[in-house]
Amino acid sequence: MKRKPSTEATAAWIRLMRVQSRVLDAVEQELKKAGFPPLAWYDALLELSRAPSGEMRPVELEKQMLIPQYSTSRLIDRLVDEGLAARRECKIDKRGQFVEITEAGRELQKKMWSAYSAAIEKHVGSKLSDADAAKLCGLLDRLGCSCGEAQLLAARDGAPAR
Amino acid sequence: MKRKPSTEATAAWIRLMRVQSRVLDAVEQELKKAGFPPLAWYDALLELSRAPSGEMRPVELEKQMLIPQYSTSRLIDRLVDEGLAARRECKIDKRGQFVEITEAGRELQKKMWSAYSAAIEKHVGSKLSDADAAKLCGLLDRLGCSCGEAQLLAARDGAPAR
DNA sequence: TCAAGATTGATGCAGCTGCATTTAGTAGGC
DNA sequence: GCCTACTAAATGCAGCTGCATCAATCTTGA
Repeated sequence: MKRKPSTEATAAWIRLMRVQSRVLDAVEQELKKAGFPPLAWYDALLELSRAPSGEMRPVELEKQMLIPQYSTSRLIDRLVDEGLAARRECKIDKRGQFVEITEAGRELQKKMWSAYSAAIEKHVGSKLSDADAAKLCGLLDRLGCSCGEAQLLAARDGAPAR
Repeated sequence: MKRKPSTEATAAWIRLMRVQSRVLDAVEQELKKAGFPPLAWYDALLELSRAPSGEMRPVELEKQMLIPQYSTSRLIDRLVDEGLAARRECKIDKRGQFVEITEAGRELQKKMWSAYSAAIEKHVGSKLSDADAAKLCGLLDRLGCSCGEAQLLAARDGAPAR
């Protein structure tokens, strides 16, 4: 546990932190300038819109998005406040509930995706060949101990972040 | 501006977000468990300790760390509160000031670096050969439009994040 | 059947971030 | 000298995050 990282490993660490932060900032900024809410909202709407009947349990959402429970709870609050989702009672488990995406929520998700995908293209796609992007994925995966199987779903009609 | 990103680019984006977040969390968590303050403190202490006489202007620090002005201001507050740095009057420009690292600050920086470097080794170094780490750097640099020349300084006796 | 423990979701509090503004001082033009 | 524009740093406010905890409900097993 006392071994020091190589120069290369340290450099990779620094770049991973810096580049992610810059690219994320750039993308978030573009969405914001276009008048859209933060990416986390998009991720939630995407998950909901993909769910069988547009609804899921907060616990599910939490697992999909890899964010803590309280964070999910408050994110749902905000979506509900904005009319993008609605809480529904869960009859089989009265502790729980269902969250259902509304029409407005679906529309926003779609609109955001066109701005979001353009931003991804601008800040990632246009700077890397597909082959290099794939190489980057491979290297990153080695660090992340697998991102789950998200990759297959992901690029179909919207990409989750975080 | 309407071109959609390729599947590869989208996958790279997702991984960049996810892997960074996981690796950062893991490293921050280890520092926290060892009783250390957040990484941002480390970064600031490192910059200060490298400055000619252990002191620099907040504006400098801000540029080095790539964080906004108000963020620097408050970070310095916290360092000063903990006795890790001290504010010194700036005689040539009375609007300004110098921030000087204290002995305690230097010690903390060193102690943190041993925990921090171990964490980098654990979560990055041990998962990638040096050649692969270098490849990863190269690919990330293409996205980041250059991280500045930080790489050379970086790995000498401590690495900045963010 | 009922108490112990687990699970679902909400919430009070503290700390951090971003944004906008304020305060104080400097510099340049006239 | 003096007015305007600029720069250095701090700060009030709102929003978000993490942590710990709470209340309600469900599950289990004796």
